[in-house]
Amino acid sequence: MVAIPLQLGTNAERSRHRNRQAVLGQVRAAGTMGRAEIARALSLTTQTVSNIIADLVADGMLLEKGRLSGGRGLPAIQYGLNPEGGFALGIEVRPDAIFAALLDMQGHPVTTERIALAGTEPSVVLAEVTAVHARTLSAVPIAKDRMLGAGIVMPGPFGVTGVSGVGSDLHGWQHVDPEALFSNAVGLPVVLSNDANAAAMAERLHGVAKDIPTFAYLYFGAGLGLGLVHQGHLIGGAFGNAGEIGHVPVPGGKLEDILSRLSVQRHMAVAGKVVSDIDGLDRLFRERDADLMIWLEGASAALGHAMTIVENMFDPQTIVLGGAMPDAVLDHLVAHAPVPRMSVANRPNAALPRLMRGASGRMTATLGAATLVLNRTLTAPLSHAD
Amino acid sequence: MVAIPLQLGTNAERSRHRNRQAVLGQVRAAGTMGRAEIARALSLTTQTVSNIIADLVADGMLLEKGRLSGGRGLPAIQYGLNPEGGFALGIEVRPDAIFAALLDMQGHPVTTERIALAGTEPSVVLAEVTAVHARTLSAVPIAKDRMLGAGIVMPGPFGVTGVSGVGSDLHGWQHVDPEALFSNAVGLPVVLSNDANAAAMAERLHGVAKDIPTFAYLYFGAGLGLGLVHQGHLIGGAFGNAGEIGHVPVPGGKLEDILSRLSVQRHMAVAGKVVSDIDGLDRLFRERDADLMIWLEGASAALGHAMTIVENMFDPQTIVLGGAMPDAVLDHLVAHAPVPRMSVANRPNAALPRLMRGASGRMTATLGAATLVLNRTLTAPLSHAD
DNA sequence: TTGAATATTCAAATGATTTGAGTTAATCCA
DNA sequence: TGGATTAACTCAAATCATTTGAATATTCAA
Repeated sequence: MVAIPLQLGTNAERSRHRNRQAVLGQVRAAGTMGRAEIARALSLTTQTVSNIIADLVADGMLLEKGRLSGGRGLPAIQYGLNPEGGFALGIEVRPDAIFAALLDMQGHPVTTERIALAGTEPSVVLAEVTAVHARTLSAVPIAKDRMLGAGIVMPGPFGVTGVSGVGSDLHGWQHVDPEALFSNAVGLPVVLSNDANAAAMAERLHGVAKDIPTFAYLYFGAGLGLGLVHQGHLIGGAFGNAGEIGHVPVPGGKLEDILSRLSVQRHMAVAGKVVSDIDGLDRLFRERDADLMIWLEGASAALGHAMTIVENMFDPQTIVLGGAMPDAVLDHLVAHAPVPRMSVANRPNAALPRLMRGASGRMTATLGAATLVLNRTLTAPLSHAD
Repeated sequence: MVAIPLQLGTNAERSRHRNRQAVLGQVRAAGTMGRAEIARALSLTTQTVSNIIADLVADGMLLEKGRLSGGRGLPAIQYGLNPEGGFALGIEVRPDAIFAALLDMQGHPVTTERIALAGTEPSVVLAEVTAVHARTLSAVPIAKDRMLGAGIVMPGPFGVTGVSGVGSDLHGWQHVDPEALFSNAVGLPVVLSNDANAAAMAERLHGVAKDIPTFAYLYFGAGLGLGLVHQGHLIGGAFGNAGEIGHVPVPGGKLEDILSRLSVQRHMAVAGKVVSDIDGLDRLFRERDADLMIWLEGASAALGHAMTIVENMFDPQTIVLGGAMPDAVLDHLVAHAPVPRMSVANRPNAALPRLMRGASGRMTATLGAATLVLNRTLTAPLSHAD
């Protein structure tokens, strides 16, 4: 049995590939940059960066953005990502519908779509995914030859586990290889992930965590998910199922029985109130509905408990709260969660708040799915070259 | 504000450095290997590996180990790590004593030592560390010019946090920079870590986790620590304090109030029995002491609870249990912890047991400290080159 | 004994970065 | 206003490490 090496060897060609990605990643992070500035940041010579930028401009990945004067010498020519330099398809599969979005290389959505599902079996889902892919490409012809890949988000956990069949997972998907099926359906490289990880990476590339390399993302999907980003890399676990925090027991039951969309729906249903969507919840919150406020009290306490666990186990710079909840509700939770005292994150001189609100709304994970593809293009991989 | 790039650029020199480390890492993992075999594993040409191996042999890092016949063609010349090719000092600072060990490059201890401490203030500790360093080098003169660095283990958490002063942390160390102090004291590059992380990495390089890239290590120190290894890399968190699982609440209190060495000592003390060291605990366990068995019952339940949290949050291939406990007690815990059903790790076709016993004994973390240095030498770093 | 398979080495070619000299264009300062 | 200074950028040659291709050595198998 030969162990797969964690670190392959490298050569001139692979170095160039890596440096290209490093340049792109640097430009993305800064918006626009000049050659010499990039060279300093990456510990390369300006000449090398010059060569690479010439390549990237020729490939349509970078655009010249004028000169930046202000300093002493020759004003640097600024370069920025060409939004049309590449596109990524994001697909989120839910029990009742598929959400799809096409993102340009700067992370801006070009098209978004919702397709109702008749069933969740692979055949039905794959047919709709193929169709939405075709529709998207005919609507945005420029993307056709510049597709970087597709990010797919499905409710986890993946494979057969002890929590399968318990919550919201899809029927008919436990014994197939979703990555291969989707890759075959759209004819693109595919990144598969759960909703929380995708949303976390979106937050990292284009959201509140843009300058936060190590953070945890608590995501309201159907249940409650946790995305872990450590030094810019997603922590997916050995089998891609890391972050299933919803199944962790807290005082009062499983965390996602207390803190999730399903939980608030159940709670309100007991009071005879139907909460079908985010807008409905937002309305109830604006009215300070008494039953909702009771739920929020319990949810805040559970959130504090979750913070204790996440902070002590993962020691992030901050925890971001986001997903399919109204902004106002997320803000309320951020403000009212009891900040745990007994935690390594309880620092007197912390630079960031312990808890922050991230992106919210229905499309968060869908956009995140496409972001995973962008991330792969813009940053060098952890170990294996593509 | 310029963000530090996650990925620096590379060039020929850095490529060589990386390939050298990759070759060393590969040889370490396999014991002995031939040039062509290494080349295949690393996706390099045999010629490149040949050049690098010539370098490494000249530098005394690799040794020729004879030819391996058996296959078809020319028997490959085997190479293995030269144990005397490099040495790493491991230092563990505890409230009452310092433990020190010198490891050769293969991870075998050359010398070990225990020094009682009069106090834990930096000045006292540093003086003893300087002394033990000098003693070690005069006892093993061959190591003098081949020191790769020193690994230091101290009770976490580092810096000022909400759990400072609660448990077993050292007084006088909260507002200094231990890494700089130690590096200055021994004149070597220093890796600083907590006990659980160090022990986890020792397990990864030379223990039961040799072929397990993603695992969690529950470590019995003074409290209870958690080392997280993800795809071969330690997950240290943003401030190096990840894995403080002892402070996580479980039914009945904080986890380390139920599952730790201090906890069993307290429990036995209530029954009027003094447990001062591992041997004493081992004796009680062999006698199936009634009070100890009661503690073990509660500890097993808490361990099951910890497994639920760790498995669902981190999704490791396995959880390793080790540290300052008798083998027999660890085995008992491994056998009796209730395996959580509600967990993503509850797989019908799992290749590894959910819970395994790792290295035990007093020196585990000390050896682990030195291992961190070896690991840095033998594997390419995550992002920044040295 | 001969041919196939495998490991290794040698010398030349290749690919990418670096080095060093030179050009351009802005600010600074007398 | 104008020369000195600073900084970005480019060109051509040098450098470094890997790759390529040919040649050699050793073993197994027919």
